[in-house]
Amino acid sequence: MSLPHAILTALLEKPSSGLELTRRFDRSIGYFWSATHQQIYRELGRLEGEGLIRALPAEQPARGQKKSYEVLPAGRAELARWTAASQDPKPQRDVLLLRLRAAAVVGTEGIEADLRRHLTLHQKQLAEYREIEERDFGAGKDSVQDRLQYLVLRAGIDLETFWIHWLTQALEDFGTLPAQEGPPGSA
Amino acid sequence: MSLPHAILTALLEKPSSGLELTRRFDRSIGYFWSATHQQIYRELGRLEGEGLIRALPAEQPARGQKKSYEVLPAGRAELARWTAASQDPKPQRDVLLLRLRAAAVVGTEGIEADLRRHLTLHQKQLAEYREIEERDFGAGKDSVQDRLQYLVLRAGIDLETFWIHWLTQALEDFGTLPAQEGPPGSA
DNA sequence: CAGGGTTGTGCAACTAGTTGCACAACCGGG
DNA sequence: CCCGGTTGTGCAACTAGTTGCACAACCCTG
Repeated sequence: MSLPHAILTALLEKPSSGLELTRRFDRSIGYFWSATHQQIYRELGRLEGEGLIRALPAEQPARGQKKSYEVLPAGRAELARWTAASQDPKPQRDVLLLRLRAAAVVGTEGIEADLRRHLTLHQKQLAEYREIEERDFGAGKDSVQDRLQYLVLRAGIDLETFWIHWLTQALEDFGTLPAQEGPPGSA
Repeated sequence: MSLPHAILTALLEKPSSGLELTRRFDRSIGYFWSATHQQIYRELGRLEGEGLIRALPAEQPARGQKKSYEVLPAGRAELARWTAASQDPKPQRDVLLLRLRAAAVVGTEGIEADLRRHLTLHQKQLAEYREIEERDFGAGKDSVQDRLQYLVLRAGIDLETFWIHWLTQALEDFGTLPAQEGPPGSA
């Protein structure tokens, strides 16, 4: 139940239309909570129905017209409540680790190339974060908001760094593996 | 589409009944691919229907009887195919980071306690991993299988270490935050 | 041997996320 | 002026995961 709160946060940062939200979910917020435009429109409808946000009065609310939303007091209150509420961390789900575990049983055939591909993807992501860091978090950005957002960015940077590290390690390890396709008996 | 493959992997490691699988998903495999027993039973049914696994012949297959499954050649082939196939990393989803971002807008009221709670949870998890490391990966465990599984465990250890690090940092940071509940205008 | 806990299997309903598509409005060039 | 691309909004159907519950069989204890 986090998408509505992600949207509330985004709208509080800046009232937006569905498409603008979609774009922002492709950067910033989307880095740790992704969503498609279909999800976003649906959720905007719900949130409006619940009275947490409202459409900014536009001229003709015709189809194909931009429609911007802003957060109502009830929406802000709900977000504050949710933010403060204690929540258990969700159990991790990582396909790559799962695949590696599977590879231990059915053989490592083919997986190495994908590890390499993931490595470059993570490097690209890290570079993107670094760019944001330099652009948005230079000197003088030490308001509470800035510091909290920077904390989040640091998490992203450190996570990518971890993956790069781990993947590099893994690939090195693969280099020293005897060539084999898993235990005897494989089809 | 990863749960069936997680199950295939687990069954290849050792043929099991639904409940045994459930238990193993609470440790080992479940650390990076969790599943409830309901999910597992449903998936076992599907996999059997698709001819990827089969129930081991038991005495009376009555209700309330244990029913063990083993992987058929087609299942192993499917797992090998899936393992080798290139897959994009799924966009991250992390509620805690989202909440922090929200806190930047609606105030940090209440979130600190939960950060602390998460910190101890991650410490506990790390300790568990360390235990497994000592127990299962002492000297002499250097078959290909062992090394791959150790690689996966290392990822877990390093991830937990990252979170502990980051949370500690965040809490320190919070200590130096001026007491305020977000920007003016909050309800 | 009745009652309560544990083991073991499973269905049904719900929620969240994904995929595929539709369609209006606008804007530019041939 | 019409044709194709882009912008913008949205529905419908599907897939995966979660939650709640049912119920049989076993096992132990009073």
